[in-house]
Amino acid sequence: MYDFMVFDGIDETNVKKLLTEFNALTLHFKKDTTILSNVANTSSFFIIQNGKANIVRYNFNGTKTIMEKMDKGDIFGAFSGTSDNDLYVIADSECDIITFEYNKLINRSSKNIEAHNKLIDNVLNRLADKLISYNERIEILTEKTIRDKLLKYFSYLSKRQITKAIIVPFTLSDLSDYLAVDRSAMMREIKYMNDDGLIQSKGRYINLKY
Amino acid sequence: MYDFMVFDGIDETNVKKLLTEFNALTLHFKKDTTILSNVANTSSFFIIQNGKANIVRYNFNGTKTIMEKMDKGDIFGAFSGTSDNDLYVIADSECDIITFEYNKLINRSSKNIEAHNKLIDNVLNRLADKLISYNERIEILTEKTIRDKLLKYFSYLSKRQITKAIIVPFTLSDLSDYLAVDRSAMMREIKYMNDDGLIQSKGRYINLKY
DNA sequence: TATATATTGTTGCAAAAGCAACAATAATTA
DNA sequence: TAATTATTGTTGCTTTTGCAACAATATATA
Repeated sequence: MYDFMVFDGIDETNVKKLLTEFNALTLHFKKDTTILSNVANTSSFFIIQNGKANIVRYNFNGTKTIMEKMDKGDIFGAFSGTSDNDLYVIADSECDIITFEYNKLINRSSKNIEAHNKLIDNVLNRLADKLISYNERIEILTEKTIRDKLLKYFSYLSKRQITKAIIVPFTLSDLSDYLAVDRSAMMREIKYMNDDGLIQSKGRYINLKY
Repeated sequence: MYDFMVFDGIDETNVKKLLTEFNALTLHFKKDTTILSNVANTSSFFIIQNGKANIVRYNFNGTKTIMEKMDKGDIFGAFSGTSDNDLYVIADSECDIITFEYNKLINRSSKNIEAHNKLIDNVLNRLADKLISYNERIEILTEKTIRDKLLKYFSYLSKRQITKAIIVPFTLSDLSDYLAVDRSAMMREIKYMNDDGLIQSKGRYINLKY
């Protein structure tokens, strides 16, 4: 039931006690519905209990950028936003979301001190993980050419999937979004990389030849 | 002495006790010297007590990218790195660095439970801040044109400095680095923006005309 | 299974950005 | 203060990328 990272090492009874103390709600969302608008101004903390969700930015010209793809166990809310742009969290599948006030987490007024401490440690670790993945994204985005962005992204994927026969975990359309480049230009570059013998690819299936 | 964010709300005696318990070291670095190489593989936690430092990536072609500029009170270490690239932390001025094993922070074996808890909460908040600024950078980097990147960056600066007469807090050369664009192309774009009446600028002094 | 929708693949052309090389200032340091 | 070094400013030329529009597959849905 609560078998994901933020609740690691806390038994179910204590998880329930904590959530009750925090006045936590569990909300259900259908695919493509808005879980949270104006991420920057929320004072709540959210945990994805089930399903997938994206943090999305809508640009003034009507296009959208996926800022982050999130899965079961991911957290978002009070700390993810900036005060400038409108960031939304949109369900990418049906999902269940646990939410409570961020303050409740920080203020150690709980009677389950042990469990509360453990929860905070877990959140700290999840935040550190998030930081690493943001850092990864920044490293990719600071590459100058589309080819270099692709190569760096592929190298991360390869490391994570522990193989040179990698599978892009989302559509190529979303990939161009993630790399912040034009899709057709990216497709062209992938073709050139095939021509140059750097990779051998068919759709999202990519073989690294180096 | 310890008047910065991670030690907020902890009195000096307790800070000292904690640091002793953690076997913390205070190290001194001269400008341009390496504070930490291979950021990804460290198990230590670092706090900048004085001075400035940059997280830097050296690209295979010899160029360098400043990943993050850090000041007094900033933290780095066990959570900042990725496992792919070589990230270094380089002193950008003389600086004093407090360091101890990240584990000591996480494992609540301390006798100063109150102080230790407070420290963890502070680290959590600093991490959340870092996350917001990473997010900000990602939002900037995902803009398509140099002009859009500049405008977004200026808008963040303007919000932070609470004025439309902003001052870029580092050299324009470093700015091009931060935006991951060619410096001369950026200078050209700044000129065009002046021509178009969007801004009125001289070097790092920029007046937003909108 | 037929139809609709989403995703992948392709191309010509225009615009943007990178590169290289150098001049002009500004800021350090001997 | 003179000399050195760093930063800002500029330009022609080339390459890369974006845009637009469309075809071909693949996937989802009635």
